[in-house]
Amino acid sequence: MGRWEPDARGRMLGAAMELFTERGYEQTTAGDIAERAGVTERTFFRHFSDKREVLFAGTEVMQQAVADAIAGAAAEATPLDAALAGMRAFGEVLEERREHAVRRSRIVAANPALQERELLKLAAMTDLAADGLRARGVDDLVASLAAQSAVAAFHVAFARWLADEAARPFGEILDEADAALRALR
Amino acid sequence: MGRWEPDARGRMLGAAMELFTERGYEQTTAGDIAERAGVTERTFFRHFSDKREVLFAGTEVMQQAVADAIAGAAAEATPLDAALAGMRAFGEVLEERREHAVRRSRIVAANPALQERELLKLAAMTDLAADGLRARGVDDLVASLAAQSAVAAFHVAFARWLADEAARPFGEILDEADAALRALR
DNA sequence: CCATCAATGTCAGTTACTGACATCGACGGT
DNA sequence: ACCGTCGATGTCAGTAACTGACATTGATGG
Repeated sequence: MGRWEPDARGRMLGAAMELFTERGYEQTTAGDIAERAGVTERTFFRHFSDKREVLFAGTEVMQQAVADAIAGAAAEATPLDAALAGMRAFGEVLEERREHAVRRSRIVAANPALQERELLKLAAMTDLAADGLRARGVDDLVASLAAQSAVAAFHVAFARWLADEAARPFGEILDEADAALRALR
Repeated sequence: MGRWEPDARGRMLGAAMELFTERGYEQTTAGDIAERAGVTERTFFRHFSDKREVLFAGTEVMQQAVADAIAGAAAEATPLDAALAGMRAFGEVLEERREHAVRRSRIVAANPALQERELLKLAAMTDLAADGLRARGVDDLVASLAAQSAVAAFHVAFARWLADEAARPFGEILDEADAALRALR
């Protein structure tokens, strides 16, 4: 047994969600989160590069899922098909944590600073997708545009999935966005 | 004549560009900018809501140009056509300030915090474009996707325009991105 | 000549972070 | 059983981004 209670990181993640929900993001200091988690503020910043990052932990899992899906897409898939396969994989990860995703997105929606960070993560996903397409031999310009288009469809579908009263599966909503995207002239 | 030298804002904008170029964004404090501009730090924060904003002044002009172009697009233009017309108008404003855009983007490229802000502004543009399309009677989902696609094309074209050795006009590069976008399957 | 107003200055305070150094328990080697 | 190292945490001081409250001053209209 360690000198301290185990899973400090997990406790901070939980404390942050609680406090952000209770008082809001801006009304919560990094010290507040650390205190509730039973650590010091310094430890908080050792685990998370900044205060916002506590809401964006675990993106690596998503990124891996996306990268794998793109790399593993059928050889005859078009660039857009492959990129969208990545977004579908992303959606599957989300589906497993729907409740968490909803609560989290409420917090993010209330804060421009958090929206910025979300956009940055989405941009990282776009770059990842474009890299994946280039690795499949797709031309540079086409890779960038297919990646951006796929992420655009994801973004729109994600917002609709969150707002959906009927709790329809993400894949279904993404399919609609996909169809509408391809129908654009 | 005022109590102070006129155009404090303009002096701060200039001082910021100079200092960011000389030492970099992070090595420049808000106080440094204020000092070079001959004002106090407090005045800096009265003109710019935060340190990053000094690099994003004047986006209202762009936004107006985009909104006007979308509203003024031919009635028979498709949603994507109209949204891209907005991006073309954006490009024209950029073209007038190419030198400034290049220097500015170098600073932004060197800083994740500034990239975040740029993404937020781009997202605001996307929302603006989507609003413009909806005002034309375009369906909600289609408006969102057309706006996102157009901004995606803009984004890719902008990066290529900045990197272009031959200094080709933005409109030409945007046309290529447009064509590649529509060719996606 | 005076009241008002807008832009700035002054100053104190909070909070997000960072660097340097100390502490302590686990663990492997001897 | 002892020791040296190591990883995770604590402690503390410091910087810089903001914010609120209040004072100052020159222009301006009456």
